[in-house]
Amino acid sequence: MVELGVEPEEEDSRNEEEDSVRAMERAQAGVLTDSAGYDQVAPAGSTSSRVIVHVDLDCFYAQVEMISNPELKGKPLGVQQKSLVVTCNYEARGLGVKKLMTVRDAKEKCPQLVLVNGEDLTRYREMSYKVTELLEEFSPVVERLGFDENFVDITEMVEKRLQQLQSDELSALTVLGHVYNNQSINLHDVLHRRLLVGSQIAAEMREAMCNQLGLTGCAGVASNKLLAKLVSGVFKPNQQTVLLPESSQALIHSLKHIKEMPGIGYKTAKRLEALGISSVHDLQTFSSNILEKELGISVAQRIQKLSFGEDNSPVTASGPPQSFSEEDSFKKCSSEVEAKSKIEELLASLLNRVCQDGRKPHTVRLIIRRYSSEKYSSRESRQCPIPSHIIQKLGTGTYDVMTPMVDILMKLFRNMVNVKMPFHLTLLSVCFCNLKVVKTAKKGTIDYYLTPSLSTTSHSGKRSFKMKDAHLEN
DNA sequence: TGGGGTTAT
DNA sequence: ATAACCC
Repeated sequence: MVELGVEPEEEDSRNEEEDSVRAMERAQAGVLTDSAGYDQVAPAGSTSSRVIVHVDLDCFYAQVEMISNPELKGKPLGVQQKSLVVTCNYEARGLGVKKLMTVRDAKEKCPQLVLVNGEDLTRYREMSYKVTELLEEFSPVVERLGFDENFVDITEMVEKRLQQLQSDELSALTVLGHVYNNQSINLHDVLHRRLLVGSQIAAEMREAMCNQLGLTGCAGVASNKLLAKLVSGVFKPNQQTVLLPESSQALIHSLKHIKEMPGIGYKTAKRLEALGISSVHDLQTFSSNILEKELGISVAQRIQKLSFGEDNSPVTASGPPQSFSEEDSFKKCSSEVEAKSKIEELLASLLNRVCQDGRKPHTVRLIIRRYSSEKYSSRESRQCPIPSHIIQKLGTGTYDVMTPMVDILMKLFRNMVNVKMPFHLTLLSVCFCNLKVVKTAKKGTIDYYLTPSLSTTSHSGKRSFKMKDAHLEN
């Protein structure tokens, strides 16, 4: 957030409240007052305060499973991938099951636990995009974070609603859901007003998700992504919370450890700990210079701002995915033929997905994980361009592309793995990326009449996605 | 310890 | 191509 130099109140002020509201409104609009008293308009988007909502679905995979099979409702349910219960519903949580618990531990804690296999993400992915599309109807700038979280920048929507309000409606403005820290609302404060309207929009979003998709979730409303995300989790299943600016310090100091700060991951947390930094306060007060030397200027400045609750990163529209991948993990793969058959399986699923999407990948990548007795084993990958004659065939029948694609992938495989030597892999993954929109032949042009699928037969049943900002390349 | 994703270097 | 981050 920005420190805004709000003018001091004048002694004479016959209307203190009105003056302070005016000052805040001006600050809001990005109007700053310099030392000589002249107004300066801040560069667009650089300092103006925003209203961001973070939407976080409750135990998403479990919800999708209960929609698929309503008999599961009311029972303790876990979603299993290999030997892990990756998520579970609230009945199961009440009985001691936690996310990412091993199946062994979960069954021990809760013998009645019902498990469904969640290794195929297809239905989760589809439902996930339905949520994002629903939120895009409210405001087009929606950023996905995983399958079950979305950020929406609703600043403009809030502004429009506030401008429509009459003065009697303004004084009747109310919050929906919780207010973090039970902070009292000041209707004269324009920032409060905006966030209250934000809480109403968040409630409408959750209502629409429930009515149209049958899903419940939490929402957090705040002035940036970091704070919106942190506050969305304060009241947990199926509730929402708004953060007013005066409570932002209380919110970030409620974190017991810096690892809980989104943006500070495992590695950075370890390095910070080595510097004696473990709390948010430690990070706030640590020497910026030393931090920059240890972590690099970019990470250091970013995370130290985060520690103050400051996050100027914009909500960026995710749009259609940048990549499609399928992976499979296993105890052991030690022969080339075994690897080939696993790769074929991954590829077959991917080709279906790519076909649905309509765009064409121009790059393919193979990823492996080698067995290593201890430590965390990182992944290795090889990628190459997809030959143009294969790209052309990608939309139609998958049979012609399967064989040449497998050949390419096996070359990448042998480039990484010396198959003449013993090997032991624990994961294989295939990724299609560098997706490009297929050039659309415009009606009336030469291309249009030279494109068989357009000038003669009906259009194929590809799912359409928004073409507004799509580059037309080939 | 899964099966995905993203961005930065 | 890898490493970090997110879920």
